[in-house]
Amino acid sequence: MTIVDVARHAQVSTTAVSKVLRNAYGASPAMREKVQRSIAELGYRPYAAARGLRGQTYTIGIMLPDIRNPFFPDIVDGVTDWFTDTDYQVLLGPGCNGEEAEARVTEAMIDRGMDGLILIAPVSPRSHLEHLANLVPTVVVGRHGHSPRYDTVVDDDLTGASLIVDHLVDLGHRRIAHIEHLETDPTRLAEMPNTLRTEGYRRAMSARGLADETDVVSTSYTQEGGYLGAQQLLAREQRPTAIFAGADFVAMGVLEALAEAKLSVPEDISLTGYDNTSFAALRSISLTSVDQAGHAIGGNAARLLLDRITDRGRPTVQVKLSPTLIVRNSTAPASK
Amino acid sequence: MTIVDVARHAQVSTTAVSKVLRNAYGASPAMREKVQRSIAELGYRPYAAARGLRGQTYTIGIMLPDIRNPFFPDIVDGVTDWFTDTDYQVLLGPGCNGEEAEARVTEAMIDRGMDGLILIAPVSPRSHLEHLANLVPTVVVGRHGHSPRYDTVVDDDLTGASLIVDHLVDLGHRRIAHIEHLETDPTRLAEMPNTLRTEGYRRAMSARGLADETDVVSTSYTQEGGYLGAQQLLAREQRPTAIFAGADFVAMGVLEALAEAKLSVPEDISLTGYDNTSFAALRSISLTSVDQAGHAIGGNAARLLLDRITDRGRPTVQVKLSPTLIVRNSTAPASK
DNA sequence: CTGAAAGCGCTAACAA
DNA sequence: TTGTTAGCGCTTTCAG
Repeated sequence: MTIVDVARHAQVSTTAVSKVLRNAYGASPAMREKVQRSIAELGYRPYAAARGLRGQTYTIGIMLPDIRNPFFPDIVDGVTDWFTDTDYQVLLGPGCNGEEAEARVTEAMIDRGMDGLILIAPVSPRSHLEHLANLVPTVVVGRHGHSPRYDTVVDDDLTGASLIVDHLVDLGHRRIAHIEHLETDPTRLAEMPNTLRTEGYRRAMSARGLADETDVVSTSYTQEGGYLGAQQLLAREQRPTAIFAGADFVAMGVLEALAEAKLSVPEDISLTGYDNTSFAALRSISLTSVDQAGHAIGGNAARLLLDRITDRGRPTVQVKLSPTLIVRNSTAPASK
Repeated sequence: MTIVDVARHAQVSTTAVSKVLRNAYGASPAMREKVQRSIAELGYRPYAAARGLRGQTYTIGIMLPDIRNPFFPDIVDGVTDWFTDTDYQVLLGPGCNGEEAEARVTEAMIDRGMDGLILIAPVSPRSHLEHLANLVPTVVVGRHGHSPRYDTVVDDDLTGASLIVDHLVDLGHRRIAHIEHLETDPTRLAEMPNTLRTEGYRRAMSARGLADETDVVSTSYTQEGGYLGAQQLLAREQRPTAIFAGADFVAMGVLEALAEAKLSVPEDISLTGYDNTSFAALRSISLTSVDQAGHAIGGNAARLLLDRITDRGRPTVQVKLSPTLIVRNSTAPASK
């Protein structure tokens, strides 16, 4: 079942069929109609691999670092929803943790002639991202910092962190500690969301006159990291009255450490996460967190990508979305 | 940068390059060496879309119904691990809930010339699955029932359910209720894991002489379903002393309903889930659950698929893996 | 507005 | 063992 069959059945040339397929200029309504009917009748579907050889594959690749992170599906949904009712199909690259795996997946996507790439929170150096963007339209999600080569969509992590600090300060907390993801790579120091959350925390503490109370523990954005970070904090002479974990996952680990220490949340200590994942919403956990509007992030990324596919030359755009605070039961007024 | 460039650079024919690329028969070690060097030197990468036009695309598609379900990533990892160090690249189709979305995604994968498909817990009728399997090598994961067209990998849900029932009975429970996913479609009634869990529950209850205590509530495998199911069970004259939720998600909903009713787990009531997701492992939840060995499921699916790509004619195989019980703190001896 | 014909990059028959 | 050649299904000039 090829374009030739359709052409024969509709008594037109293959060129005509191709034009109808692509909604291209130069086909009369009558011909369109006729071809459409044949396509439907024969149940013809264009072979994307063959299309790719000359034009587009109508395929968009999303690279995401970790399927397990419950925050990413929201972004993916935002992307796919945007592409529904277009001819594009979205495919995901599986678990890419680390630069090497990222390179493997992105190369594979380019080899498969994908028309555009959406990279979610990539860890590769900026030069590699720009290299990719030179080969194929690319949108980078979750990396701050502008590039003349690719568009970006980020959530305002500085503001997000301050939402949490302000909330806790308003509740009367002063000793508010933060558990961050240790970052050493200089590019990533400047561009990754985690570092901006820490920076936002510092600024917000200062803004509320609590610069002296600033207390950052560097571990990692994992449950383990939260557990270890909390242990360090609990060993302080003056224990913090509130902990701002850099991600909901991290807060899970903190909960474990607190449980071990027979401390209860929020009575003994207030706790917040970040990302508003489904974990946070669980009634038995009920974690105050920051919602990043993942669906909107995905939608914007899709829109920018489609724009760029249409016009590769236009200047790059940076979209920054605003987070919102979701208050739940893990935060309460500071005791005394 | 095409195969022609490589051929010129290595001073050989394109055929030779192609053979080296595919490790095909008929290229001397010397030539292999020479071509490999040119490929490396030029940084050449074959264009998968073009390969697809004649032979394979070296792409495997995984369709999974819901990225959010924390059980699926294990399977995906199992698949990708198996394909690491092969020339194949795995790509995922995003959220396919419902027959229509499944069809869209599978069609898209076929249009893109994928060499094989792994369908995880598909809901499409068997005829559609067989139709797909006729077009491209296919392995179906998580559907019981044999087909002469495709291989299957399932976990033994009958045994899994009995593990839970036996565990609870051994703890002294007799009034053990089960919350199941309501299924009406006849094919799915026979093939879906959820129905087999219910059947396993019934059989195990009977085997332990508790046929009269059998108590099944039909809702759905969602948090909401668990919540509603638990409410029904709590309204019983004789409240069950243990609840076997058909999935960890469902158990989450049950936990909510129990919390509302001021009942504590496991003191007032024992609770189990199924799937051993990361939720279950959370210390503050600590849910007894059944582990399905997702990684092994994925690995087996990958192996079968590769076998079938190699030999499309061989008879189909059904792999059934055995689940294990993970006992945590949500189950305890029945009071009195 | 329509169609004929020349490839896109690669593989697979077939010849040498 | 090697190379020549004819396509795979589609898009895209370029004539008509």
